[in-house]
Amino acid sequence: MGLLVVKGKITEQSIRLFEKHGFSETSVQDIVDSLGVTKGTFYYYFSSKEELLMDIHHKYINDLVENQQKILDNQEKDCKTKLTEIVFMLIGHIGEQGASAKVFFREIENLSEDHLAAIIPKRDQFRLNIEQLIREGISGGEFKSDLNASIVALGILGITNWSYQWFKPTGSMSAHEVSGIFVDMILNGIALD
Amino acid sequence: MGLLVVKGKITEQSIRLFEKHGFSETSVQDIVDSLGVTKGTFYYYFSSKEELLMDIHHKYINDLVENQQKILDNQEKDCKTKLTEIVFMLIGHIGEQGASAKVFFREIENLSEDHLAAIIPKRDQFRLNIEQLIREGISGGEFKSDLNASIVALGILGITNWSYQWFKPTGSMSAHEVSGIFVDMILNGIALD
Amino acid sequence: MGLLVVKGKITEQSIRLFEKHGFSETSVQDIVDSLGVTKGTFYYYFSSKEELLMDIHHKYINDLVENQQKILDNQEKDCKTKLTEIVFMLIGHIGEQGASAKVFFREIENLSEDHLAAIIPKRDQFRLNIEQLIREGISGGEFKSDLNASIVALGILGITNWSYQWFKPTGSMSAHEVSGIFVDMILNGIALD
Amino acid sequence: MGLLVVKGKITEQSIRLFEKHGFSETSVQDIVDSLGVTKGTFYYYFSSKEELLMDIHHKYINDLVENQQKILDNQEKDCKTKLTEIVFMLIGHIGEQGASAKVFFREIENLSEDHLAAIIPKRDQFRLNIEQLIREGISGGEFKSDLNASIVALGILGITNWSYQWFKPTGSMSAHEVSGIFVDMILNGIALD
DNA sequence: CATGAATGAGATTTCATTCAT
DNA sequence: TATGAATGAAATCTCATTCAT
Repeated sequence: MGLLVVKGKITEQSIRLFEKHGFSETSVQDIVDSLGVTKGTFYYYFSSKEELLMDIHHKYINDLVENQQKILDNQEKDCKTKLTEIVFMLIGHIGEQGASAKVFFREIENLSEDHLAAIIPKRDQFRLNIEQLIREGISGGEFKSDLNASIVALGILGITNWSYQWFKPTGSMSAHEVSGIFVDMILNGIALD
Repeated sequence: MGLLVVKGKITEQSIRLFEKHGFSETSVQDIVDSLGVTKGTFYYYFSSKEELLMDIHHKYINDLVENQQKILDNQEKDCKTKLTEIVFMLIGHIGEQGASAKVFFREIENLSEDHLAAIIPKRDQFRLNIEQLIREGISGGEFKSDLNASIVALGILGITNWSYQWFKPTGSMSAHEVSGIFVDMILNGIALD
Repeated sequence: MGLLVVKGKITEQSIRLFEKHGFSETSVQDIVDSLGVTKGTFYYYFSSKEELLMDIHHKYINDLVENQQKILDNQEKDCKTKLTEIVFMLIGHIGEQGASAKVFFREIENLSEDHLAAIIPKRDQFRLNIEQLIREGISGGEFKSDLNASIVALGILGITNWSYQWFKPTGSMSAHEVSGIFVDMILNGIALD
Repeated sequence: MGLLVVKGKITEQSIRLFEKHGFSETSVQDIVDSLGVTKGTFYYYFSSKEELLMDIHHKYINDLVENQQKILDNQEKDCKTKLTEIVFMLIGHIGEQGASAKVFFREIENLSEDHLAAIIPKRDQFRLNIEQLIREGISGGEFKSDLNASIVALGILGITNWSYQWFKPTGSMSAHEVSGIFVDMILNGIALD
């Protein structure tokens, strides 16, 4: 019986409820009721509902940044490969952690100023890492030389992040297949010639 | 003085407030206070806060669908051009109606079941029209023959729709410039050769 | 086009609505909506919602008292006959004016102090007239000599007035039949011997 | 200190206030103010104001049905005696629980459909038990053979239930005296011979 | 006569949070 | 650790009434 079993369960369940009904529409009462515990328990582990949301955000973005870093740190792969892996990682992550993803992308505005200030730099870092990867690809002759790296990075993030709105790993396509299509689109475009 | 001046003002102001603080975090009190009217007035024009949200959604999606249809109806343009125009229309729309766009993309979950049922088919129609355009482009030899039209359409929507998260027409790039970059990316990809 | 056509329609409709949903649960809006007029019209004819209720009460009790008086004034009939006629009049009245009756008996507490003060004496008069009739019947040897006229009168009113809770003239028994049973019960009781 | 002291106090006080001013005219604020607690407390114990009303109804009718059953179950008593006891029980109950009685008889329309569906069968049962008692009395030769048991039962209920409108145990007559008069009236009638 | 826009007070209900036990 | 009772502030919504036109 680990010490933090209960805290973990609260977090888990909250993610599910926040995804389904939204952060504001889910009450602390809803959370504790669905777990068969009481509000006292909730406030023993979390000082506020918003702190719980922050926890969820932290876990999500930290995981993402860490995975991205692992990909980027690999010296032997070229930029195209790294970009491919990042896209796959993102789609896969959204697929596996669909609920967390939805909460992460949708409920960020419910964080307090202070907590936002801790999350935003990590989000920015993630985006800037992609920008940087594109710049490296340009320098290395893998990507076209006249790209606007910032906007292209935002486009790539759009393609991948938007998938939280529709992608279900239980559907007819796997994360791998979807990623493949997206990477092909990003690298080669859809036009003939 | 126009008949629905007040109703219009409430809608306008609500969009601004919903964008800034979110639908659930904006109270009817907040709305009427910022306009110097009373709650009674609000409920004279709207039967519920949710109905107001629905109004906003309806206006937005109807506008989008109408603009898209105008583009698609033009017999003289090829698919690439139409796709280009749609991307530009979307980014421009998000730029001009940034607040509405944010509300539209972020607050859809706050609609009631019934109202959702009226909005979702229109959203779907918009997406399916893009899918169809891609299929036509494939048939006509403008687009690659092995594309997965559904996923590609979702990718394009991701690129454009995600821009509500960051695009400001007052920034250093115009909607036209951003659209140009995105269209180039979609059509030709970013890889060299 | 009588002057008071609209006022009459409002009263009529209100009775129906008050019966169905109760006075407090029926809004002025409900009333005017169901008639296709506006609130302004309502307040042109009635200074308040409570005044309308008072009107209904007045009409009902005045009607009752008047009918009762006609019966009592007849010099040729004995007390048993008069009592019989009063019971029949009450049941019949409740049958015909079921909605008014329900409103009259149920919503009296929603009258203002002032209006109550005008209605209560009439109600009392109606009851005291029955008491008096019983006393006359006792003196005249028609009724038992040891009756408590006040309580007996209340018993008779209970039997008749309670019928607003269940009596429907469209049911299997007519007001005449029900009155017959009640009068027999009041006069002769239900015990054998 | 008992667990449900506060809930009990809320119920008690509500009955008093509902009796005095009516259910719709008594606000939750009125209730909690008169007890020195807060609205939060009210909604901790009751999920809605209507639920509280239902509680009151349930308690009242259950009590009545139970008392009636005790009387009916006694094998040694004849029908006249049982009827006498039921009338006395009703008048006495209305006397002691005057406020509850008023609420019970007057505010039933404020119950929700669902709650009504739970109360009405019990009310019906109470009435049908009286009908049945009359039928038994007829079979056993205690009551006249040509009675309409249904209507007579409604008459008896009218006599007794109507007393909630006027009977006060603090008045000049006790419940016992009033019941005596009513039973005599029901059994033997008021006519001489 | 009648309208429709507006008000303002108050209704019910929700809910994050606290705290003594 | 955990409970359950209680709070208080605020949320959505209702509605009788007014009044300029």
